Amino acid sequence: MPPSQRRKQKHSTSSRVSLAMVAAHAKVSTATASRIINGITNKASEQTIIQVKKAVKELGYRPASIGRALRCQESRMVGVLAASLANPTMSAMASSIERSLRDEGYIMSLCDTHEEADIQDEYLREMRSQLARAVVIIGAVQSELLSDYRDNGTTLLFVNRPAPNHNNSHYVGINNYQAGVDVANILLQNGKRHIGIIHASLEFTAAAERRRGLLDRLAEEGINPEDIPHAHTEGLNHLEVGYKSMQTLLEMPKRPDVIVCLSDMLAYGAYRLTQEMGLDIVEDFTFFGFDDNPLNPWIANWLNSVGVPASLYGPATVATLKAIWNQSPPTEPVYLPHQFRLNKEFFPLPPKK
Amino acid sequence: MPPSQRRKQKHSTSSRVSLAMVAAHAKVSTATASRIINGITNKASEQTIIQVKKAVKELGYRPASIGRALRCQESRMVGVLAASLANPTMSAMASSIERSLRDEGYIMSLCDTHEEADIQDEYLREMRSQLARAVVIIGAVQSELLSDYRDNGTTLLFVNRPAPNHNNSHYVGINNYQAGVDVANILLQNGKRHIGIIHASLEFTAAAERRRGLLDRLAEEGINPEDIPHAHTEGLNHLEVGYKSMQTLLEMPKRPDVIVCLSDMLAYGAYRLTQEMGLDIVEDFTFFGFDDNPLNPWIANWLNSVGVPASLYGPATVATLKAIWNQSPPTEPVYLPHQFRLNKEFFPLPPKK
DNA sequence: TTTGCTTGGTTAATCGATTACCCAATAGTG
DNA sequence: CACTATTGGGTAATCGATTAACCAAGCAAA
Repeated sequence: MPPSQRRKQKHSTSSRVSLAMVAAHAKVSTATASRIINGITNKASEQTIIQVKKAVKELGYRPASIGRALRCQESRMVGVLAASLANPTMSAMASSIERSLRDEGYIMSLCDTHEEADIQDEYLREMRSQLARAVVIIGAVQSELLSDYRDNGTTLLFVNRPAPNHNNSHYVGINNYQAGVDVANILLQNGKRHIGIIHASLEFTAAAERRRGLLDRLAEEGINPEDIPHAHTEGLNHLEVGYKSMQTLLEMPKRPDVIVCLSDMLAYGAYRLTQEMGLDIVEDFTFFGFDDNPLNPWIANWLNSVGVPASLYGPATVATLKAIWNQSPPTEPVYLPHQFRLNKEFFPLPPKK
Repeated sequence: MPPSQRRKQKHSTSSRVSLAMVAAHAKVSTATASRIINGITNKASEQTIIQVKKAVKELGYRPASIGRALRCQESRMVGVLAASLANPTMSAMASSIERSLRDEGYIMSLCDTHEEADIQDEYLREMRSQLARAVVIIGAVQSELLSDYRDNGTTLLFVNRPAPNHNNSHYVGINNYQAGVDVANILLQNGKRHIGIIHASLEFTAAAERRRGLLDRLAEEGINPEDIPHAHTEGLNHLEVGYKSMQTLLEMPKRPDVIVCLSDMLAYGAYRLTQEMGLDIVEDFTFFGFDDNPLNPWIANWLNSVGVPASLYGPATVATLKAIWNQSPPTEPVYLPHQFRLNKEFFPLPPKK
C-alpha cells in the first residue's frame, strides 16, 4: 500500500475521530484517555500513557473543542468585536491581538459591528451563547446590553475606546486625554497657534477626551477654546465626514495653520479635498491626526500623527485578560505609550521628555 | 420593586438560561419546548405554543449554539481565514463578507494566518474541531492540510486568491488573468510601452496569473516579455518588498514609463522611495496597481489600479456558499467584475467595452 | 488480621439541544 | 363496534469531552 493511501485511510476512515475511538483503539476507558490527553499522569501507568499517545497519533485525533466547551461551560474562544474592519487602524489591532491570543492557545473570533449598537448587542449575545472566554471590544458603542453585561461571567475588555459608561470596566489603549495634551504641546513648541479641529461624533469617549486634552492645554497658554474653529458633519464614515468638514473649515474667515483631525481617517477625508482644490499642504497648512495608521509612513507622509504602534495591542490585551482571570485585575486603565510621527518639515522640534 | 431591579432578577438569577428551565417554566417537556422554539408547530396546540413563547420571553432565553452544534454536528459559524488583516484590501473583504453572512443568520469567525502555512493549518484544524459550517480563505497559502481538506465534509471556498492546487475547488473573486490582460490594454491604448513590473512571490496564484495576462497581451503587440524589467525582493511584507524592488528598478539602465505593481501594497512601498528621493510622479513615471484598495481615492490618487469593489465580495461569497450547500455548486470560478480607477492625467483614454 | 493508603484504573453523570420513537386520547370510517 | 389516523404531547438516546465517585489490588503499619 503506498504511503499516501495508507494515510488517507488513517485520516478519513471516519471523517471525525472522537475520544471514544481513541479509547477503544488503546483499549482503555474514555476517562483514562481523556486524562492522559490532558496531561494528568498520576492516574495512569507508563504503559497506558504510551498506548494512548500512540492511538492519538495513529488516528490523528484532535479534541473537539465543542465537547469540552459544553462540559466545562467555557471555550477557548475569545470574541473580538471591532467597530469597523474597514478602518486599517482597527484591523491592525485585531491582527496583533489575534497573534497574541494564539500564542496563549486561544482562538480569536473577530466580528464587525459596523459601529451599530444593535449589531454589537447581537454579537454580545452570540458570544455569550458560544460560551466565549472573554469579549474584547475595539471601539465600543453605547448599547443596551453593554450595561447589563457585567451580570454574566464573561470577561469584558475595552480596547482603544473606553467604555461608554465609565462603570469601572477594563481598558487597554492610548491615554486619549494625555495624547490631546501632548499634541497641544507639540503645536505650541513649533509656534503653531492658529489651529482648526475636525471631529466626528463626540459621543465616542475617545474623541471627546482627545479634544478635551487638546483644548485644556491650549487654554493654559491663553488660547480660548471658543476661538478655535471646529468643523463637524453628521455621519459614520470618517472619510466623508473629514471631507465635508474640511469644506466647512475652508469657508471660515480665518484659515488655520494646522488642522487637527481627531482621527487619521478624518484627515484622509480632508486631504482629498485639498488635493482636489489644488491646495498646497506645505504652503497653506498641515494636518495632524490621531491613531497613526500603519500606512501613514508609506503613503501619507504629509500627516503628522500620534498613536500607539499596533503591535503593542496584542501583548497588552492578552496580559490584561490573564490578569483578570487570575483575580488580579488592573485597577487602573492600561495606557499604552503613544508615539509621534512628525514630518520634520513642519515640526522640527521633537516632543519634550 | 423598580423596573431595573426586576429586570436584573429576571436576567441573572441564574447566569445562563437553558432549554430545560424554559420547559419547566412553561410546564412542558424539553422536546415540546425545543420544537416550538424551532418553529415546528404541528406537534403542539395553540395554548402550548403561547405558553412556551411566554416563558422564552420572560426568562430571556437564547439557545446555546454550542448544544445545538454538538447534537447536529454542525454550527452556524463560518470560519474566515484571512492571509493578512493588516492589508486593508483583505480586511475590507472580510468586513463585507461578515455583513452578508450575518444577514443569512451566520456568524463569522475571522482569523489571521499571517501568510504562514502552519498557522493556516492550525486554523483549518480548529475550524474542523469547532464544526464550522464552512471555511472561507481570503488569500490561501499552500499548506499540507489544504490538499486533504476535501475528505472532510466542511465546505471550502477560496476568495481573492485561487487554490494553490487547482483541484476543482471553488473560487470567488477577480479574474486575475483577465485583469492582467485589461491592464495591458489600458497601457497600450494610452501609448505606454516602457513598462516595469514589481512583484512579490509568484507562488501565489493571483500574482502569477496577473503577470501572465499582462505579458501575454503585451507579447501580442510585439513587446517581448524579456525586454520588460522585473523587480522582486524576497519577503512577505509587500510594503517592504515594493520599496526594495523599486530601488532595483531605478538602478536599471532604462527607466520605465509605467511601473505595474502586482498589488497595491507593493505600489505603496515603491511610492515611498520615490517620495524620499524627490522624484516626480507625473514627470518621471506613474504607477499601476492591482486590488484597488478602498483608501486609494482618498490618499493615493496617484495610483491607477484595477480591482473589485469590496462590497461585492460578501454577497457573492454567501451566494456561492448557499449554492454549494444546495447541491448546485458552481462548476466554474465565480468571477466578480473588476473596475478601473484611473488618474485622468496619465490615462485619458478609458478602457474599451 | 485489620486498617489505611497508594496506584491504576472504570462507570456513569453531566453540559444543552435535538429528535427518533413511543403513547394516549380523540376523531373519522367501514 | 372495530379499525385506523391524527393530534398533542412525553421519554430517552445522542453528540464529545470531562470528572466525581467508586473499586480492586497491592503494600505497609499496627
